[in-house]
Amino acid sequence: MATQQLYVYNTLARIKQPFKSIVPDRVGMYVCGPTVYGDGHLGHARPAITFDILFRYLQHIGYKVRYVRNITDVGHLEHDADEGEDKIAKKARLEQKEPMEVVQYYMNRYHKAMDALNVLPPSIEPHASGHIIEQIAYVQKILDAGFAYVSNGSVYFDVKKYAEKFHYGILSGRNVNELIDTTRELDGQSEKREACDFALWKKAAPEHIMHWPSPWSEGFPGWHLECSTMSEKYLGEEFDIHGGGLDLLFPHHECEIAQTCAAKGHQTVHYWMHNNMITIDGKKMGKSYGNFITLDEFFNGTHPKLTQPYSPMTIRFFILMAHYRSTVDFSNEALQSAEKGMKRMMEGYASICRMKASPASAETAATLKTIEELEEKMYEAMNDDLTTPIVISNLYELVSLINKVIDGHAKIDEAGIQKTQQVFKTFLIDILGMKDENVAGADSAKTEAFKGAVDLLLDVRAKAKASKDWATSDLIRNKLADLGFVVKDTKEGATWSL
RNA sequence: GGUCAGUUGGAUGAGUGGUUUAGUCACUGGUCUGCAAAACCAGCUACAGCGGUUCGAGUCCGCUACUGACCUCCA
Repeated sequence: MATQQLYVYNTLARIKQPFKSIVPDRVGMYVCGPTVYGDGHLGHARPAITFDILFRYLQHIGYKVRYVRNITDVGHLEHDADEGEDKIAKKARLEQKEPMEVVQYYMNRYHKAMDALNVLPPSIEPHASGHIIEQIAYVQKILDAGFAYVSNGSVYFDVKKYAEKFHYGILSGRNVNELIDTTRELDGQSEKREACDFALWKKAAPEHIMHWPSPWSEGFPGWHLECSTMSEKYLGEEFDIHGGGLDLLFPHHECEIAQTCAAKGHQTVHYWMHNNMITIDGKKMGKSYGNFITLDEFFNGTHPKLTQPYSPMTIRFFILMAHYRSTVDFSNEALQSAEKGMKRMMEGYASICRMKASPASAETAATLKTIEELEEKMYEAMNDDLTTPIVISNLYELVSLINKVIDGHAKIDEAGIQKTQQVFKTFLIDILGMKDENVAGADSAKTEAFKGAVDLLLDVRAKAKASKDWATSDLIRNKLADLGFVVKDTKEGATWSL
């Protein structure tokens, strides 16, 4: 049994609902992944981190989770370019590369960035291009059910007919009549019965590189089909959670629902979850606006808008400081604030070992109770639709408590220290997925020797200080500072960090 | 134009009717310290506007203003 009752905001119901999995103790979760035709930007980090938190938390409270996140490497049409041209193919032609070479290149870079952000890999990462056969079968099912028609080698979804039997707009709240009335000038419009019909299979233009044979034409699958197909293949006819960016709500997710209802006669997803956008200068950061900053540019500080580089953990912490359903505005000031705050947090965590246990007393019992109350509040925050800002807020309370103990303003016993360590690790490391970037991979014998050498220097400095030899003392500290070490004097001696 | 969301201090960002409206960053004063850094203590007169419901509204309802998202590829 799950140890906590999680509540999530279900876009379908527009309220928070208690989460109940279809199969006890198991969760099936599908999240729309990236289209790998360019470097990932800050906006891509949001859903990856948001659903990483959900993935981690579900596991923490006792679920076995199958997390599927797709790689879109085919199928997205571009309307500003030639008719029916595929995004991947277009990029490939520009760069004179094989389409799959482009896919591999950007996918590798995406994985590297996700790894840096400490985003856990999903259980399955299926490619759209690897499921063409399944997608063709899916189109056929919709055709057989009578909710699609063939036109000039392409297959379109018949929204008007679908709306007679099902509720088109159930997720996005759109009125189907208004959609039908809306006239838009899009490519391929003449082939459609209604402007709002969408492609299930698209006949490839002669210059189109990526295409596959099908009963209707040499072509490629439509925009929304891969998610319907692959979620069913790996998670079943019904599954628990479908996530993605809010900008995918319409038309992408609405069309997914339409496809599954048309093919299966019923919806397949129990909870739809959407993360909000990251903005820059008040506008959504996105490819179409050309105002995005890539993750690598953040890590290296190479974009003109950046006054300095920001580490992956700073980006992660910055994103977690806001609730996932709120927009979050990028600015150097906000990121610097996150960087400093994170540093304080990580130093607080590292300081746990510097607390000295006092004998158990009424005062230490009160301290322990405070820690347990903070833990309870953090579970409440997580259970309440993953309110990570509140979790962070409570972790700061814990940092403050640790510092008070070290400063002698509070007392803690051995049990309290153990509890602090456990609570901190559970929420900061396991659930929020933060890691100390400075000590990453620091376990070798060489590192031990290195640490010993620095400690030796500080011992020498301590002796100099004892004899009031400030010149030598400051020389050591300043030279170490030049090398990137921060030395802090405390009552129990000096500490250092890189 | 349609649909939906939002507007909280110097910045950011929680707050799902009820004693003091989280937390972080910045800033100010103090404690500690050889100095520095960190930490600790104390501050920093914020709920877009108007009206309504209520014993009580940041929170619920209505109107106004402004901003944004979606309606087209988008995380």
